[in-house]
Amino acid sequence: MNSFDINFYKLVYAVVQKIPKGKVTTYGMIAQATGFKNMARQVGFALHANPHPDQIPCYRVVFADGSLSQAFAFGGINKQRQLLEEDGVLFDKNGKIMPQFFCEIQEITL
DNA sequence: AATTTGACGCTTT
DNA sequence: AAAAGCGCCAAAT
Repeated sequence: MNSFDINFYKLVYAVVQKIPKGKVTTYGMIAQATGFKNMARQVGFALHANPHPDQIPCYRVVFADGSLSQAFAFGGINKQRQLLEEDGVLFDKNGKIMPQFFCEIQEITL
């Protein structure tokens, strides 16, 4: 538990909670919003370690190309897609989320 | 201390 | 247009 990531993890969770229903964002965008633009993978790690699946809509976080993460821990990508569709997010025939569902993320600090 | 791994993303084939 | 390659950086081994 170093000083690193208390901040980073908190920021990640805070950003994810800001994603409105019916929208999604990418790991890279979250990394950028937290001020660590090259930590997309770490964002994924933070979500995997997500202690509060109920509060944090981690299913709204997807790949930059609009596809879903292959290792979604909460019921698989199938479940993730279902949750997104319930939010009103639509997929194209290639299984990718259409661009209009990506939301803008503003930088945040503690 | 060194190497491998992983909920990623951009560039090059 | 699709796939492979390369870079990224903390965590785990």
